Amino acid sequence: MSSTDDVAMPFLLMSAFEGLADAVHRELERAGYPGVRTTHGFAMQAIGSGCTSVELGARLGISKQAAAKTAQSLEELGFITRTRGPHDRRERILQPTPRGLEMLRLSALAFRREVEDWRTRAGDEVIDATLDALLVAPRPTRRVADFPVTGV
Amino acid sequence: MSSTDDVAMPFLLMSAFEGLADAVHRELERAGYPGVRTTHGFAMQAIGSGCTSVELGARLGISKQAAAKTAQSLEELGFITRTRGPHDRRERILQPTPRGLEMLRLSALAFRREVEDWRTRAGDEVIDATLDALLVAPRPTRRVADFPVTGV
DNA sequence: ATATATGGTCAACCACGTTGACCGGAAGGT
DNA sequence: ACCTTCCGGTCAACGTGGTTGACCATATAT
Repeated sequence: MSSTDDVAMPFLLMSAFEGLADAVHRELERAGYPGVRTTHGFAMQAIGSGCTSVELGARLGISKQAAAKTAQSLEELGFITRTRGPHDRRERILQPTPRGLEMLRLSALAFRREVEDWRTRAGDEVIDATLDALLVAPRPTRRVADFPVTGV
Repeated sequence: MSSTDDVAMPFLLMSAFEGLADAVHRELERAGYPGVRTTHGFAMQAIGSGCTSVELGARLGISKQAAAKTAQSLEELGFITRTRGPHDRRERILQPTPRGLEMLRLSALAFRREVEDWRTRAGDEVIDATLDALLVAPRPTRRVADFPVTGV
């Protein structure tokens, strides 16, 4: 049994997430990718090989308007292109650029390195148990995230 | 070893946190405490038995202005009082009301119940290992949280 | 007594989300 | 072909939780 009160769990989860995200954003900044926010990473993951704003909103569990705003910011960062759909001229297909894919690759590298450090502190069995636990953790109502969190 | 890619860790942490928070907010809503946001819970925890806005900002790792806004919203919810300091007439002491303390108590109950359910799904050893892991997780730069996460 | 440090507030701004209204292209029914 | 309905996208206004800068008023140190 652990000495930590269960009621501290949410705070610890939050803190660990922010700690990982901060480390990755520092690394991206250093590697020539400044101004990347948490939202951008999630959205790029959700876009995958390409989709529309409406689909992006559905995948992230947010409104299509919010998804469109995020897409616009991704475009300004040079991470995606927005091209007219060939069959349906209403839609704009969001597709990752090489720079966008590279950002994702660097993020994944940084995340893995950070978790690797964490493993040396906590032990492999403990981190593996953590991953197992998180898979059956309570799910939020919004943010369905029905997209694969890929290895990139 | 776990079958989950380490790169999914941040997403899983985030999702677990939101899942717990959602459950607690639903419970609070049901118990007659509507409109409680994540910020309010963190701030109430940070206030503890009482402190000033500046101190609250320091504890949460945010600016004093942001802390003052949160305090104002807590006052409107009836969770704290803001009284002039007896020795220093500049300061306003933020102190939890009985309703504020009751909200914290209900939150703690709901969090414990939710983690208890989680324990039955994942197993005690796995959750204990998770708590151990989270204690040595990467720390965010901001949000120092040098206040005790109390059992209430 | 004056200078400096500190608690609090106001105002403007940013990031990220919401809802409501609307335009225009696609699709279906008659 | 035409009209209606559906749906992708955009615009505008707003809410929340942060930021920084300027400022006032009170404490405090010299």
